[in-house]
Amino acid sequence: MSAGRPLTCEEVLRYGQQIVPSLGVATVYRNVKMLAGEGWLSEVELPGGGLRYELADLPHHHHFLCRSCDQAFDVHQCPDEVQSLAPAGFEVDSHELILFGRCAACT
Amino acid sequence: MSAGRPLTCEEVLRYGQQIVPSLGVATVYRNVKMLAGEGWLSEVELPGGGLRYELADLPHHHHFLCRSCDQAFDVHQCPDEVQSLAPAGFEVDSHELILFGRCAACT
DNA sequence: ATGATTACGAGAATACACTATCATTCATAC
DNA sequence: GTATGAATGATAGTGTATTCTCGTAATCAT
Repeated sequence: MSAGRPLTCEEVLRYGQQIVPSLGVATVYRNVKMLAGEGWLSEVELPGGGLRYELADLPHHHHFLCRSCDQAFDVHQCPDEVQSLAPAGFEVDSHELILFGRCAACT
Repeated sequence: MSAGRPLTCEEVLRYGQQIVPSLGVATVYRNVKMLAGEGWLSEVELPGGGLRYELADLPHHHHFLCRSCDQAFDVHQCPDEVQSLAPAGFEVDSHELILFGRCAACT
């Protein structure tokens, strides 16, 4: 919640170990998976490896992926006509827009 | 080229084996990687596993990923204002828009 | 406190995409 | 046709993200 952006399990682990240094990977994977299963977190699949997780109750938004630090950030806007872009006969049920570049810290 | 959509190495293998049944994975990975390295193919990273490859000289476009058959298709349109969506201080150098749903064949 | 139950964490085990190895096959030049 | 070098493909190996195992530790009810 305090991160305000999607986190990988590895990031959760690092954050968590600042509070509970003995925290292990198994606990992170176990609980993140459980929280996702119970609907508290949702999975975000971005290019470049593992799943990321974010709070499930966020309003519709998209993501920015920094090519330098590999952190994901939220983008709170969405081009609206998206659903209409699919070829005829294709049924769109959701979409993801990913911006690539360098985040403010890495610029 | 004849597929007209991004293919995973596994898909390339299956296509190829219809022509040369003895074709092996190593040859596919080797050549796809070489073609990408030489600029003939470009890598497409979509959620859900391995890299996909498409012809490098295609005009700007995006992708549709069928949740049922896991095949990727091209979407030949792009919402234009994309660059402007990033938070202040973030530098966007490219973007990817992915539509999820069911393709015409799976509907 | 005591026992029962649940959660934890270290490290082994797994899954999977990809790569390396190397004997064999193919292609080309002569 | 033969020699020579490159490409192929079966299979073993690697790397890495995730999950399992199981002994230990924390939690809870009584």
